[in-house]
Amino acid sequence: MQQEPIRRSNVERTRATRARLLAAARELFVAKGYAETGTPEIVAAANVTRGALYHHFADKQALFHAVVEQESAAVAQEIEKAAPSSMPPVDALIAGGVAFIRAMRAHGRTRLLLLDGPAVLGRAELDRIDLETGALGSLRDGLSAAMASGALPSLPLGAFTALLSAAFDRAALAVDDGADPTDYETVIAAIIDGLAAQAHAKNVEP
Amino acid sequence: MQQEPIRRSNVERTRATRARLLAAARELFVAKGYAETGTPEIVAAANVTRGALYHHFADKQALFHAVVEQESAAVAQEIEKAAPSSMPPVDALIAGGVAFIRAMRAHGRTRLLLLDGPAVLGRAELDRIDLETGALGSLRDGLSAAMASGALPSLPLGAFTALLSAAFDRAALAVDDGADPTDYETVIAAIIDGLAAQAHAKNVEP
DNA sequence: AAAAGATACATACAGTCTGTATGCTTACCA
DNA sequence: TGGTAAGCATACAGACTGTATGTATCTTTT
Repeated sequence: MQQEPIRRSNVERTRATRARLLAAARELFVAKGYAETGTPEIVAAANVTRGALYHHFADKQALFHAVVEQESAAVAQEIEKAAPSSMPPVDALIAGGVAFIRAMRAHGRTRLLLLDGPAVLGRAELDRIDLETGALGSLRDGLSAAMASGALPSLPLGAFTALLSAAFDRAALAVDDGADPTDYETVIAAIIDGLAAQAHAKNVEP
Repeated sequence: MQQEPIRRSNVERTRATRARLLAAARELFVAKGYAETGTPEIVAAANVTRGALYHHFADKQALFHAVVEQESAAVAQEIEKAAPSSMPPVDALIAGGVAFIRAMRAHGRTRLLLLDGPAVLGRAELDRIDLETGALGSLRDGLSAAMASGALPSLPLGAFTALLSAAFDRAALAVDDGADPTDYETVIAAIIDGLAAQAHAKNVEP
C-alpha cells in the first residue's frame, strides 16, 4: 500500500492546510475556550503537525485572530442579506438587529466574538475587526442614515453606535444562553421607539 | 542580624498573606492580563512562595475570582454611596449610572470586570458576582422601582436590566479608554428619557 | 530540463508554567 | 504539655509554547 505522492500546487496546499487548521481550531476554541485549547490538540484534529501551524500562523493568537475574522465576516454577511441598504433606515435597523441576534445563535459565535475575542485580542482590535468586516459597520451606517433622515434624534455617532452595539451583543449572549428572544426584542424595540419619538417631537417644534 | 520569629496568630497570618497575594495579583492581572501573568511572578511580587498561594487558593483561577469579587464589591459600594435607595427612582438611576462610569475609571477595573472577568470565569458566574455583590443588583432594583412607580414603562425586568447594564459597561470601557464621557452620558440620557416619555404617554391614555 | 531557490512542512529542543505531593515549622487546643 | 492541624516551603511530573533546524516538494530561471 504505497501512498502515491499527489502533485499539488503550493497555493492549493496552503489553502487546504489553512482551511483544516481554521476548522479544527474553531471547533476546539468553541468547545473548550481559547486558553484551554492547546496547539497539539488543534493540529491533531486537523491532521497536520505543529510545524505546519507555525508555518502559516505567527502564533496561537494569530490563528485565533483568523478564526474570529472569518466568523465576524459570516455574521456581517447574514445581516446584509436580511437588512440591505435599500431598506428605509429604521426598518433596516430593526431587521438588522433581529438578524444579528439570530446569526449569533450559530454554535459558538457568542463565545468567539463576545467572550474570548475581546479578552484575547483586546477590545480595540475586536472593534476594528467588527467595524471593517463585521456587523458594527452596518450598525453605524444604519444609525447615521436614520439620524440624517430625522428618524432618530441627532446623537454622537460613535457613542450611539457603541451603546446600541453593546445592547445587541448582550441580547445575543442571553438568547444564545437560552433566554426568551421576545423579552430582549421587546426592550430593544422600546428603546428605539423611545428615541424615534424624541426625534419626531423635535421635528415638529421649530 | 538574627530575624526574631514574631509570634502571629494563624488568622492574622492568613489575613496578611491573602491580602498580599490579592494585591500583587490584582496589580499584575491589570498590567498584563490574566493569561500572561504567571503564578511565579505573582508570588514574587507578594513576597511569598507558590506553596502559600496554593494553600490559600485552589488554583490560579480561584485567585482571580477573589480579585474580581473584591473589585466588584468596591464598585458597588461607590454606587450605593452616590445613589442611595432613598433617592427617587429615576434620579437614582441617572446618578447611579454616572457613579458607575466614574467608579469604573479606577485603574484596571474595566479589564478585570469587563474583559478578562467574563472570559475567565464565564459570563454566568460574572453575572452572579455582579448581581450578589456588585453593581447589577443596584441597577435591577432601581429599574424595578422605576417601573413600579410608573416612571418607566413596564418591561421584562431581566432583559431590561441586562441591556442597560451592557450599555453602561460599554460606556465605562469607552470612557476608561479615553472617550469623552459627555458623549456617552448624552446617549444614555436620551435612551432613558425616551423610555420615560413612553411611560408617561401610557399613563395618560387610559 | 536541470540547477538554484523558495515554499511547505516535520522534528527536536529549550524554557516556562501549572498543579500536586511531600516535608517541615509554627500555632492551637485539650 | 503533647498531639493535632494549619500555614508554608520545596521538589517534581506533565504539558504547552515558540523556535531552530532539517527535509521534501514545488517554482523559477537559465
